[in-house]
Amino acid sequence: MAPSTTTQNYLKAVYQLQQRQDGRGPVPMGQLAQAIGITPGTATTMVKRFADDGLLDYTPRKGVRLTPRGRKLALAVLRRHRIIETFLVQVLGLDWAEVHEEAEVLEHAVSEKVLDKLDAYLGHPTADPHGSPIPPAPGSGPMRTIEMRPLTSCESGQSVTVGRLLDTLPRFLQFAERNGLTPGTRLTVIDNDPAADAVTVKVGRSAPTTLGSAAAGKVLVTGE
Amino acid sequence: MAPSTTTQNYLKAVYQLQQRQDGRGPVPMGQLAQAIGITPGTATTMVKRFADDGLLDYTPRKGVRLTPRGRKLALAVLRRHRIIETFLVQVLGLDWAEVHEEAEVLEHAVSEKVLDKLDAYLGHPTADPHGSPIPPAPGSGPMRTIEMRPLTSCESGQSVTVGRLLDTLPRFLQFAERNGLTPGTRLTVIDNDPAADAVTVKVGRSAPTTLGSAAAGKVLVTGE
DNA sequence: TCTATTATTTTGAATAGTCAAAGTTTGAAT
DNA sequence: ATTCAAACTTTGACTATTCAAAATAATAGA
Repeated sequence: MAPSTTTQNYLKAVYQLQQRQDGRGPVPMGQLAQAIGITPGTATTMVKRFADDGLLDYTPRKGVRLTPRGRKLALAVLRRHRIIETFLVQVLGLDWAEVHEEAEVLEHAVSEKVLDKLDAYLGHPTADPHGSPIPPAPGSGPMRTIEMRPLTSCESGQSVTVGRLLDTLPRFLQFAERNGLTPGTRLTVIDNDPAADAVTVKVGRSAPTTLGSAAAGKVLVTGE
Repeated sequence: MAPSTTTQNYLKAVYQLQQRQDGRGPVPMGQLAQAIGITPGTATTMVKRFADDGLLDYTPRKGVRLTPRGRKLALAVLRRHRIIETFLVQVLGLDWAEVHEEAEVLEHAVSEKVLDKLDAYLGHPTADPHGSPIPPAPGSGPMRTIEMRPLTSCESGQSVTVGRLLDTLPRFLQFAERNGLTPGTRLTVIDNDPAADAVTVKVGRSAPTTLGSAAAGKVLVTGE
């Protein structure tokens, strides 16, 4: 009855899509299918099974949302994923932009015992290298989240701190790294012109960088 | 075409059985089935597939042996397994007797990149915590093995050093640990009487321990 | 040599997860 | 309202891995 790797991936995807869509309404099949990289037909089939198992609530033609049990499982997977990412970067020194893929596999292979050791070894981190919060071990209180907003919401002239990168694609992360847009970095918004559909920022004393709004929307910041 | 987890487990098992039977003759289906924990019928079915893939040589009613390609793969799996075990014990401090099971899963989830980092982090170890040799990375020369013989081959009065434990069962390993029979430990054979089917040894200044010959046969030693 | 036991292979069926393609709904736009 | 495109569901099929049980071959002992 232990949830399979596949099950865990479905739940994780639903959780993350639910976050993005900000809770209101169920996650449509199409999005889920795309996120996991399977055909919509498969998504429908699988989702019905998970609904029977009490992990998802499924409304035909509408979509799915996690049940409490499903959410608990999804958070456990995310916790594994992020602790592993942190370990790979901080201890083994793997490429910041590429650990996601590694963790995607390892999150299904690491036992509770090993996870706890990793967590302790790292000093119980609360965020992974990309700034995503690490869900606490079950029974260790709620996930404490820091208030962040996308770079697109900043006004010209504001100084803020990069808190989190929402994309997992190495391409995007490598771009971010090259331009100093890593969590903890302070930056100043030179210009945010909705008409231009772009945001220009300056990190330290290097040349300014301009991000399209799609990219800027994936950079979450704190401060001011 | 990347070999599946299942394939890797079959090859690993064949390799280890081949070692035990000391090369001569193919590994019979029954043993393979038992080692992997599947029914003999399944073993036959699968083995024929692997033979088609050029990983095994299969002689009906006789058994299987690894092809060069199969052996290479088996050694790669063993390398992963043993580096992971070493890491779990030396870095994370997991229980010496229980890391085998963990590594059994992780060996299929760790990428080449991560493996190399682990190997470097550990200082390129040549043996795992149970004394089993770690196959070198492909192209790094042959596996250099240390000459060892079972405790059952020692004469009364000999002093030798524990080199390797052949069993992976936590029960056996915990027993070994409790009695100081871990790789590197020096011991003196108090008595080895084939008639008694047992070997009595003394580690340091603690009370002597007696092992049945089945257990003593799984303790490999060097020296004298 | 004959037979009884043991090892191995074959056969038929099951499960998890997947796709392609055909069939349905829904909802927006005319 | 009617229609069309997009989203969703159904159906039939396929792969990998497994088991149980029946069929077959090999072997050791009398």
